[in-house]
Amino acid sequence: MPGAAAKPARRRRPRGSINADDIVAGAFEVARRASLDQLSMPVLAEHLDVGVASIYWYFLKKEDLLNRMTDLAVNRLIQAFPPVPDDLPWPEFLHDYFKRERTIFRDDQVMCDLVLVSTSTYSKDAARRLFEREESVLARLAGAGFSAENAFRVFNAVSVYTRGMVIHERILQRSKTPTLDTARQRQITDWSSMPLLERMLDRHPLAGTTDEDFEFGLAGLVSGFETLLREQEAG
Amino acid sequence: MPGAAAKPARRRRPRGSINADDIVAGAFEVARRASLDQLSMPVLAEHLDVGVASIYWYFLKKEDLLNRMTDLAVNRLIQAFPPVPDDLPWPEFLHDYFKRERTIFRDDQVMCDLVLVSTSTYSKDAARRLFEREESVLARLAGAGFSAENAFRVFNAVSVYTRGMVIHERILQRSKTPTLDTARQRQITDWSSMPLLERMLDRHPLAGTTDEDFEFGLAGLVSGFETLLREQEAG
DNA sequence: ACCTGAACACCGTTCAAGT
DNA sequence: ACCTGAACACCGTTCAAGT
Repeated sequence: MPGAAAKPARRRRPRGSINADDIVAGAFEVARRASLDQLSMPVLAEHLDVGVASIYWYFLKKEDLLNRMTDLAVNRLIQAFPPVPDDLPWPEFLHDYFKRERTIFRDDQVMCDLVLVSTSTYSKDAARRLFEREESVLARLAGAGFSAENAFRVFNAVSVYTRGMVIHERILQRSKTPTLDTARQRQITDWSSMPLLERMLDRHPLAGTTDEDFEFGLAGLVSGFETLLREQEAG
Repeated sequence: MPGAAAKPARRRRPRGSINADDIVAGAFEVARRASLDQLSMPVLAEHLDVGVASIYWYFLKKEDLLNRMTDLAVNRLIQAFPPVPDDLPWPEFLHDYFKRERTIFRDDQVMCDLVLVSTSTYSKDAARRLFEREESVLARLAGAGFSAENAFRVFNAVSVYTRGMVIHERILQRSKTPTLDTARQRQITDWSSMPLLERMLDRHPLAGTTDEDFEFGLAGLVSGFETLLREQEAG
């Protein structure tokens, strides 16, 4: 035997045996198993038991595949939100809404990477659905007395805060650095010149990413906007 | 001439003609010229006029190089802050502090990518300097009446918000997607079902990343924490 | 119309060698 | 002790060919 046994040599697939949806589904499986940046075309092809080039018949670029994935992720994100209730006072509503957003992203790291950290894009359709969702929240705020401009800015600020926390947490867990792990923190140096931080060493993660930490800032934001609304109504 | 002219064939460099600092400096040059993720070992080697393998004598992994770069970036970040003044009331101080942080990151995209979005790590030394800086802010807040725990959480929340805005802006500019560009936005669909958002279309970027947008949320946060402090003192 | 292996240009990293 | 080209395993993408 001259050519030593090497590859199982997959049999040629009949046409129509894969399609774009299968590829995207497989891509999510691979990404879930490891992480989004472990997703490569060769690995995906192997997972699907397909030649690499076949994928390129359906997606001209890897980026196109990622964009399609992002679209699906956005859909899942939107569907994960409950309908906007109108029995709750707006501060509580806003609080719940973004608390929810955080848990959604936290429970789906691939979604987080696609929508929040990667530079991939979503379709106009997905954008529209996101905007519709935002509009319903803005309507809620406008109904409570905020000007359109302020409603927009309130939504924006709380959104940036929430996503900032999600991203921060995600990046921390991606970098294996236990820099912020308590144990290591203790050995980093003497804390004698930093008495206030020293008292924080017994904390959870020192990074300030617990539920309480998140909700503290969220409550602060909402409270600040309550004040603003009062001033707006008074002025 | 059998071997067609191909490479200029760089002459061998004498030992000691490069060192770790030169490599890091060159890496920043390359990253500045394009962006951090354009920085590759071959490109860097070419820029330095050195064999690729030479870099690996000083940095065992590309990650080591990135970590070193991150360390320098953290130093620059800290030095860019003015000393903490004690003549300003804490709300204004906090406002200025994070307004400053935002501009620092915004003016240095490589620093932003290294410290905020990449998973690279910084040394214990850099971490210490960051903590010392944080401690001085905490001291300021504690002096104003916040408990240690609340001072920590206030700092944390405003930090997350600020960095969230910086990252958001950075990711928007990295993805060429003009999804949020006004012109495209207008053509996306009819806005008739979204009257509130429609009124925002004449905005700057629709993304809500202007200075005013940022400072609106910042002011909201600070205002919320003022309320909290009042309640803490009352209770 | 769809599927494919082989090739290309790139990347990070290693290694056996030069000086 | 430092510097190096060539090689390796990987990646994204293309292409000329199979059915």
